[in-house]
Amino acid sequence: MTHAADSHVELQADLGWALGVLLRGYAKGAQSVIADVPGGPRGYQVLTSAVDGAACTQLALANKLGIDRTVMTYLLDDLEKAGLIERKPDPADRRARRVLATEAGRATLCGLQRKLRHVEDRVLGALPDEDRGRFREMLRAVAVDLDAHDPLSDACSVVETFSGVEPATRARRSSSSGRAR
Amino acid sequence: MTHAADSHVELQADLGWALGVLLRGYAKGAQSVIADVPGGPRGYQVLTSAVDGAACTQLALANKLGIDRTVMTYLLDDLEKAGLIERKPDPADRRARRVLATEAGRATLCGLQRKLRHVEDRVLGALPDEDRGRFREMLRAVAVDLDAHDPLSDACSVVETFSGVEPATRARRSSSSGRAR
DNA sequence: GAGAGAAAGTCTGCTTCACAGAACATCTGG
DNA sequence: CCAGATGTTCTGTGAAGCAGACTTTCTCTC
Repeated sequence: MTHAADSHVELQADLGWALGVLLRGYAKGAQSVIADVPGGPRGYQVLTSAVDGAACTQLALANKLGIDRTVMTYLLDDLEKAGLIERKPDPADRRARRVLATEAGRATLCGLQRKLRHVEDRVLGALPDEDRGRFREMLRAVAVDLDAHDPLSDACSVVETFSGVEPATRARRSSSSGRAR
Repeated sequence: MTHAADSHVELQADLGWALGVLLRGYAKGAQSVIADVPGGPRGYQVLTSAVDGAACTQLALANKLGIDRTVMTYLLDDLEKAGLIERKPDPADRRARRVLATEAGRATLCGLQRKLRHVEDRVLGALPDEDRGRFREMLRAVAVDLDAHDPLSDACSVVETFSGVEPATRARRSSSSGRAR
């Protein structure tokens, strides 16, 4: 048991690795579906939120999806150009624009969701049917919980374990690796 | 029930969204742990694989982890500089270098894994204890399955659903969005 | 065994993209 | 009406990944 069989084992026990593989697999499958949605996966999420109608202003949308506001600008540019959403001036606040889905956007999203459902099932193919539902449910619960706690507070509470934080210094091309921020 | 409560619902039903949130949450928590590992999350995975010893050559490592070989080069540079791994010439093939973990690398990885285990539990905090184990197990199963099918074949079998593939064109800054590849 | 082609690793240049910061318009409070 | 805050957009910069060229070595065939 401690010879050839335990290769791969360490990595597979890692939650981060599993999540990464899963997300990559899903992205790979979804690629063909959302290929012509402007902005790719992000565009799809923005469109979903727009149809949902929960977060209306660009900034709220950006915060909700974890996208930089400057990025959100040209994301919406592309989606608007494609006729999937439109920006209407907010009557209550003339600085803000309300992001609304067009009829075409709603229809497009509907089709996308149907196709993505297929991809999801293919990705979860390793699980038997009854587990699949349970897995989805648990995943959703964890994500919703994390999303609720996301804004802040998490970054602080984790630091207790470790002292030096320094956001993953990455040196490249003959710069000595000591760089602080 | 069809008023304020169904905002967010569409997005939360999306597997991609949940996976993204989960991975981001995990990454956020793990950030402080692997902050001083050269190469960040990738460096950690490379180190894990090196300790594991399954994939020895750089190319095998790169393929296994889905990293470009040119990136792998300077990733290993940094890890080697930090004394966590070493590159030994492969006695059987003098083109290749075998990537081995040093004693320091093994010790470091051990400590990291222990700390990451804490982060994982915190991320899965929304689940009761008995579900947590089941969730981990299912996630692992799905990931292992995907990883086995990963190399190719998946990209082809998905296309049947859709025709135009075109890898997510992204235009920016006043370039009219019609760009092929 | 010599030459052709493939493969491992490294380096260079290009493209893309995200984020910081400034700029502009508008709101809110005094 | 002025000062500061907030939503959106634009510009510049820096980082990162990938394609391709190049070197060294292997392998196959003649």
